[in-house]
Amino acid sequence: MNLACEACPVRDSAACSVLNDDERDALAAAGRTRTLKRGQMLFAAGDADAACATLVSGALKVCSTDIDGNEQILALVHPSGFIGELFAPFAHHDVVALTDSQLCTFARKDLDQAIDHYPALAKALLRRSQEDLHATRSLLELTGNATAEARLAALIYDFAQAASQSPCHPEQTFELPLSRGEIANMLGLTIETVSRKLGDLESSGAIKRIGKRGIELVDPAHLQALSGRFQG
Amino acid sequence: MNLACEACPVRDSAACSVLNDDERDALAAAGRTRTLKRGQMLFAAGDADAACATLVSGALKVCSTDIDGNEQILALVHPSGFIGELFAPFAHHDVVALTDSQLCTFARKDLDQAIDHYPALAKALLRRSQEDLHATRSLLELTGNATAEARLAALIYDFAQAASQSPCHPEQTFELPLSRGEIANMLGLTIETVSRKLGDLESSGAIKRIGKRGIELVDPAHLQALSGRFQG
DNA sequence: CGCTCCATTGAGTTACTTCAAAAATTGTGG
DNA sequence: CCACAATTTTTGAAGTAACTCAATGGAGCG
Repeated sequence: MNLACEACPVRDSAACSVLNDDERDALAAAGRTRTLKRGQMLFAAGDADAACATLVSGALKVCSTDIDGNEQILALVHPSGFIGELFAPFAHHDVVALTDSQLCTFARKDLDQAIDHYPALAKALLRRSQEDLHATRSLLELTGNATAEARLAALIYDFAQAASQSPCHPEQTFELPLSRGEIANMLGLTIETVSRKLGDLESSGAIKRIGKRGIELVDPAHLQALSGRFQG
Repeated sequence: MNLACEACPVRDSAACSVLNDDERDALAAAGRTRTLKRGQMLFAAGDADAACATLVSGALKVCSTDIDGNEQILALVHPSGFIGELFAPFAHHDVVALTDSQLCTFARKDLDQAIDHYPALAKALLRRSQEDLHATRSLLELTGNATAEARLAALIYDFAQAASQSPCHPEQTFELPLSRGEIANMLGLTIETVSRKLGDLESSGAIKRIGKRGIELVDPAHLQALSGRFQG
């Protein structure tokens, strides 16, 4: 068995987990591991034949840049997440590492062949794609009508859940993966508003700020209520 | 060959177009056609085992309803589009007909089997899913930062392109598929703002309103410039 | 220490919303 | 076919949440 795969932290959760050992070895032979430093770009919008990749560790952001140079974050990618537009001739968005990250990358044509050879892989990628679609629609719901405070509350709650190992139970204390500016352009707000509303959330007793990026959930139920969501 | 398929207007563009005649017949045997009147619901958020469907004619909206009963449109579905969350136990969103529509529906388990039997189908659905993902991210970009006028300009331009047969060339005259209220809650605005900004677009000479829902593109280039988009 | 980067705080402005009413369009029954 | 009610759209005036501009306050680093 491929050594890298054997030790891979996402071997049981990434798309390739649906393959058997032989199939996985064959796919691994076509791929290569890559590391990105924080802030480094995997590919940029407009790149032809942008690689596809499974994120092994770290975190990525998918973002666009408008005419005035303002960045907007469209999605976050967590370990075992998949990146890659298999059918578009050019990448639509930038993909940048939020923290130092490890990836398992594939040339598009190799992945395309793998999909044809291993039907289970196509199904696994379809599943991931639909999950990504749902995540994007959730963000769209959030930025559509909610107040600044509700957006922030929902984002913090989501991060708390992502930081937790057990699903559906938020981590009490964790580090925000994004700077104020990144939070702002993910939620369609300004840095100043994010800072002010974080202060409000703290005053209201929902959270406690610990340093610049640390968050402690003092009153998770209150935070969830402020987010205007039923659950998760 | 299946008679319904033979006459199907989207037989060359829908996901099932990747199947050969025999395969398509087998799939058609598991499916059934269904018509929806304008305003009728295909399924609601929370429904278990919601059906999957290919839209044959008409138009659908995918929308959510928040705690206060406000609807938000997350996506539009055009003919040959596919609807259905194959892997989620419950539907996440409502799906409603915008106009009288014809669909080709499948029980989820039947479609699931078809995916396993016909790998090409899985790949076709993956492609559609990634296109849906891109469309949703485009809407997210639009509602994230743009002004009311830019959102409206972009939406009108998109509708003009959707109404046109030739891709990349907008139709000069067409009917809006949405009411003012639907436009508003797709763009995260109010009815009043939509109405006012439509008036502004008309005053500026970009468009001309014809009745309630008719639009004539007087100056497409100006409209596109107002939308703040490069193209598309 | 001084520099840079990021976050916070303050004051004034604005784009959009809210509330309210008029106008246009559509549907319905006589 | 016309009158009348219902629905949708437009228009107006006032209010507000978030933005912009500007200054201050740490934190990290050479």
